[in-house]
Amino acid sequence: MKSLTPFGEPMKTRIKEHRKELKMTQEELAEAVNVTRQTIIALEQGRYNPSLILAYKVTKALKKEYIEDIFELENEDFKY
Amino acid sequence: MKSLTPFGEPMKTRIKEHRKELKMTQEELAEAVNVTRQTIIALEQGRYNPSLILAYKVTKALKKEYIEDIFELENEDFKY
DNA sequence: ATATGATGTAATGTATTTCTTACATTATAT
DNA sequence: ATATAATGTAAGAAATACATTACATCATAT
Repeated sequence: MKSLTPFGEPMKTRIKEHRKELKMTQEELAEAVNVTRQTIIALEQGRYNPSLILAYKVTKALKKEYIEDIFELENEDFKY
Repeated sequence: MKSLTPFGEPMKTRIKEHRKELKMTQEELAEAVNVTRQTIIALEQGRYNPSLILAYKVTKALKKEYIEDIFELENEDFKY
């Protein structure tokens, strides 16, 4: 189970780590962000390239300043 | 013509301004980012909520550090 | 005034995100 | 050991991002 996005690479995120630091459940995060739990699961697993606003809302729900704090966009392994 | 996104508000961006500072045409930006010119036009007009990776690529093509430098995500008028 | 390059509009199609529902597995506590 | 909460998987539908093509308008230069 590689959980690849349609562009061939998984989307790396730090959602799960930061969510746990805040002792939040997937369901709580989903509510905070106004999406379904399925969406949170898929994001944590890097299964897709979320919309900008969703990425932003997740970032804020996790108390971070920049989207780049949560979503890993630069990577030695690949270039978008 | 309000150019609203499906969620009811236009997505404000500073693409056009920064593109012009760099003396880039829409077509050049489109090529740099690997999308069609239509996509750039729609983005400049705030007609949709781009994917995170597209937002990132546009940001980098415009030589900015953070996505938030190009896409206005906090606004007094509305909250996502 | 006209040619040319840059920007805009519109219609239709395809790809991918996100939702919905339902069930399965894992962790935690009692 | 069993109940309960949390996480995961899967299939299908819905919404919307993005592509494609073709034509229209605007700006600038000659």
